[in-house]
Amino acid sequence: MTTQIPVPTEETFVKYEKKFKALADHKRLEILHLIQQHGSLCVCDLAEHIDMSQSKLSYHLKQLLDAGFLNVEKKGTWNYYSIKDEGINEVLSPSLCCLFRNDEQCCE
Amino acid sequence: MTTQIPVPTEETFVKYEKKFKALADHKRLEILHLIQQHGSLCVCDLAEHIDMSQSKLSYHLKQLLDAGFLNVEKKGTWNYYSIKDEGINEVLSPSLCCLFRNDEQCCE
DNA sequence: TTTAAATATCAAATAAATTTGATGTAAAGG
DNA sequence: CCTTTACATCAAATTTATTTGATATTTAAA
Repeated sequence: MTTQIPVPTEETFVKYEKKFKALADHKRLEILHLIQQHGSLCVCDLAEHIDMSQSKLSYHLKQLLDAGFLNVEKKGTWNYYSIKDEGINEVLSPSLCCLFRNDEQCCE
Repeated sequence: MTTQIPVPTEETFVKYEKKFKALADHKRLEILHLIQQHGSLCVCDLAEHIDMSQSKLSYHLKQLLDAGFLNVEKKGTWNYYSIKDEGINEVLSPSLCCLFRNDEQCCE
């Protein structure tokens, strides 16, 4: 007998829809990867790496933040973004996590 | 020194953009889960489970198919869709895989 | 204080995805 | 053959997401 996880509700699917929407853009994936590579970046540093207007960058960062894939920390006038590992781990396969998270068990 | 995986190209990000787009819809996630629960379903069976017009269902199935998350098999006039485990495993975390794939190592 | 830098946010314009209803096609059965 | 069923696909309408350029806010520094 294979008793399974509880039947997921529509809420569950809606929750993941939002997360996948945030990931469903190659520029956002690139942003995520850049942040992962640098540990933490402010918008203006990011702008130097990715040729994208400031407001656009802010827009995309917000998508990723709201979906739970990023942390922000204010320092003076700068906003430093970093990867929220738990958020990434919850959703992505181990091999994809390697592209986007920065903890140890990654990419041996 | 932590030498990492090769730097991903834009192609890599574009590839995953497509996959995440396919997952970025709660109805499609539900479809995926229904197919997983039943092992395999044709469009008309699916229609009974999910209250969605036939053409809409076909549209969404195509998104999932093109992104590599489903298999189809024709039998007479029916098209049977089933989960493509490799496709799911490549992208999703083990816990999410449980919602959508049907192989053994799942949901212990 | 004034000024400049860093950033978020807003409204309008644009682009992309989805829905809808209709039509086309292939297989199966009479 | 004709009809029906199961489905894909298409064009138009609609909805949603993204881009753009401008403006507002906050902080730091002159």
